[in-house]
Amino acid sequence: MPELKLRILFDDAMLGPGKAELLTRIAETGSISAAGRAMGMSYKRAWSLVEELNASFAAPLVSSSRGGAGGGGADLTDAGQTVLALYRRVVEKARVAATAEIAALEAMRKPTG
Amino acid sequence: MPELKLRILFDDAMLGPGKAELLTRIAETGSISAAGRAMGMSYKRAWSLVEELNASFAAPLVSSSRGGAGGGGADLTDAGQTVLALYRRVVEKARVAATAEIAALEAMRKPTG
DNA sequence: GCGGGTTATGTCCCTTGGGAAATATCGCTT
DNA sequence: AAGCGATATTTCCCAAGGGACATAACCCGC
Repeated sequence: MPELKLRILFDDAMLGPGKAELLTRIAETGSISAAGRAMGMSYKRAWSLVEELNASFAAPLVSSSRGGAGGGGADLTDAGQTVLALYRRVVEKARVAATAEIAALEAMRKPTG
Repeated sequence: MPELKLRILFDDAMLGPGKAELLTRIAETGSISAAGRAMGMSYKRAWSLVEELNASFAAPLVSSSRGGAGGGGADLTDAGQTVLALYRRVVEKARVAATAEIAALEAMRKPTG
């Protein structure tokens, strides 16, 4: 079954599968670096994506702290949880709505890829 | 209003906005090079995308001919027209299904981007 | 047969996005 | 006070993708 990747283009920023998964991993791990590692991306890239996200929305989606117990950490703000939930709902609704067409496209593909 | 970009990932190929627009332009202009020019891309890139498309599906989506009146040309096969129509329907259905969530996300964005 | 315009294909080069690594900073913990 | 672990930030470097360019093949009209 083909996968559906979905990207929302705002005026000057965008939200897609990469940032959504990063938010998910941050929520899971409580750390930007751990989230990046889990996705096989460098800390620099993970951090720059977080920076973009925080700059794009009225309220930051990720809050992070240096020092302290464990050296620091990061987690999703309420806004971050809301955005992630909304994005997931967009993907799911799109997937359901387009099931028939996607199946039709899959049926037209070359059998042995 | 944010734009929704949608990409379908098959096992080894993918179909997204770029290839869809290219197919549209080929249908309009009857030429791969003219379609590429209209999109601001080099002929080489346009041609390579067409090659990928033709290789991905059981039947070629674009038929092309060299020489002849006007030097040659290209147009969509029946399969090409079908694939393009299906893709457009996917995008439209997804857009409609996710309208509410997209509006909610837009409302959370930073005002002055 | 020659020229024109397009498809088809290869080569070279340059930009750029991202990785790797080094460094600074911070605040608990001990 | 020293150490630790994570965030924050910079610099350097490189491989891959795409553009520009060149060339060949092709076929109709003149």
